[in-house]
Amino acid sequence: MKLATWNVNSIAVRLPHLQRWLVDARPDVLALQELKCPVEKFPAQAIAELGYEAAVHGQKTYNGVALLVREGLPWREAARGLPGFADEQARLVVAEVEEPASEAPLVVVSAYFPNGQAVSSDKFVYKLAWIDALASWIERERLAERPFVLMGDFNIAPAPDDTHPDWPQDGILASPPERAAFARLLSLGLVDAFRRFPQPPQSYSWWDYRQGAFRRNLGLRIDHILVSPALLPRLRACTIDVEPRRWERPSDHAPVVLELAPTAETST
DNA sequence: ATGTCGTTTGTAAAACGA
Repeated sequence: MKLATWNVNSIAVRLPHLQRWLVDARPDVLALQELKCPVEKFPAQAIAELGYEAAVHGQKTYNGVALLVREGLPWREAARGLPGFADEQARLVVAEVEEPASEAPLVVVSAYFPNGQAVSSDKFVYKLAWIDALASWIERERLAERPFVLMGDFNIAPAPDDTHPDWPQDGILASPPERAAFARLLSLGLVDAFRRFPQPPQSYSWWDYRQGAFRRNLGLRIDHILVSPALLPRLRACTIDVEPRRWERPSDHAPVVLELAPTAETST
């Protein structure tokens, strides 16, 4: 089972990259963020031709998330939008995926956390409220007690090692309140899959388009895959695929990929 | 360097968000 998350920054512009990457990587489930397109303009046909079905929570201009599920895997959409949180912005979609030879379905979330713009701005207040509602929903539904994967663009670099050395540790994407919000998700029992494995130093998932940031590796690790304890015995690898960031006219984000052992192999 | 993208709107430059 291979799961991945990728902020594509406009699916209309990035469709060729998405197609190329799907053919190369063949994930079973891919979470997408920043579609920037309403559901009726989502390129479902092009994606179906590559063997994927989609749950789409779209919106014109901004935001927009989706979950692509490889054909042959039974699944159902479980929620569109953050349950219990009135939100005009399309930032979350949930699906339940039936794995072969598994008793419990895998609950998967594609989430596009608010950026927050600047610490103490109105958008920052909204960001913290949104994450609070997300954590409350996970807690209320006891999702951490099930096979559960929360993945997406969190817009938070959880620790100093997740930012390039010059990034302000009290600024947006790294500030103490944002890191505390991320820590609350971990306190529910969820685990940052990337940090379960040895990783190259200065591993990042996002680089600003400006200032040659990618060339100089001035990035942040803000795209994450959190998993519930039930999945820990199945973790095999978690990597950031920087290759698409090198392609012409790239997204500013790179995909993050998680490999899970099949359920059949987990009994020890 | 206010340095780049993607989208929208008073369809052309500017605003907005990231």
